Amino acid sequence: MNQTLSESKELLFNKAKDFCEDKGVRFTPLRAKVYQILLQEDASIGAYDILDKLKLIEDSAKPPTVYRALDFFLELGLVHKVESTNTFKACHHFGCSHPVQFLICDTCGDVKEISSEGVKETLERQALQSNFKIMTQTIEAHGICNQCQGTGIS
Amino acid sequence: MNQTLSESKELLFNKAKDFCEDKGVRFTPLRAKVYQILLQEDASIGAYDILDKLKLIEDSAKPPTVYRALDFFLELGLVHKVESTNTFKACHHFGCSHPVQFLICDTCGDVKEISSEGVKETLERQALQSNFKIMTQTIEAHGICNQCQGTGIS
DNA sequence: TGGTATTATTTTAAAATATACCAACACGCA
DNA sequence: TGCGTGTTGGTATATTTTAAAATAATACCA
Ligand SMILES: [Zn+2]
Ligand SMILES: [Zn+2]
Ligand SMILES: [Zn+2]
Ligand SMILES: [Zn+2]
Repeated sequence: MNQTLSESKELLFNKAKDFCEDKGVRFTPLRAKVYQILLQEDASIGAYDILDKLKLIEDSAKPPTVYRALDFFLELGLVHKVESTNTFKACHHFGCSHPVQFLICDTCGDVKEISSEGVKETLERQALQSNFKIMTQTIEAHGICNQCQGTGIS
Repeated sequence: MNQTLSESKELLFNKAKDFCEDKGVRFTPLRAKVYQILLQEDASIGAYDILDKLKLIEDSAKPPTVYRALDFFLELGLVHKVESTNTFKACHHFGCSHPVQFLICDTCGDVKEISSEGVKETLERQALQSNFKIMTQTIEAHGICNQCQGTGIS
């Protein structure tokens, strides 16, 4: 079933399955398919791109099909939403609670998740000066990734 | 014309007008109306909420009317987009180039723009560790503002 | 095993957000 | 006055997201 996933991603797939089972929530076939589509991407992917891919193997798929699965994974922290592009990306180290920041390459589309406590705390400290209590952070940087620097790609 | 704006906002309105004239771009009546609607809000405001308000004084207003004006202001840096809520907020210190971070109160909706070089540089430093060159940042914190803390509002 | 509660899926529809396109008009300038 | 560019008007459509209701599947307990 996971022929299209590399070994490391297959590990992640199984980890996600176990994670859901441990939590007592259901990693259904439909959710598995959506999750697999997300795993296949290094870039983040839009809901309708997911839908297009899902339709190939699940004829009945409709927008709510995708959004429900996404909501399920977002809730659990297995998937993050990239707000600045309305896209979604599988988290590669769920389970542990961690801050989330994205580095989004506008040249190749690659999205790299980093998890810097320093960035998180710097923003928190700054917010405290306004006596603002942060519950969640959205931190996304657009720019040029390592791979794309120095290449002629525009 | 600016009866509905407080004195400080009227100052900002005039500053924006001057700013456009200095740049050689036109602060047209339509744009002025949209800008005024933005200024009236302490919260950020969605494009279609702007449209509703604009329609009251400009019968011909349509979605493109609003988005064109917004694009104009976004380009100039007079207005920022809040990505996590798909809303827009007038900048209170345009002209100087400055980093942008938002503190968004999920209780009262208030959006406060802060401009911390520290936050910006911390993220830049962190990105450099991945050899990623940041061009733009989206930094938005959701939580509870000073006013709403300690009140019974939920 | 059957009954029951819960959760997930299907289906249809619509709301909310954003853009494409072309024609008409207005302004700045030669 | 005529030209070019930028602005607006108007229509339509694309994209993203959510609502609601009916059905189906599953988990759980007796
Ligand atoms: Zn993550
Ligand atoms: Zn790249
Ligand atoms: Zn600003
Ligand atoms: Zn508040």
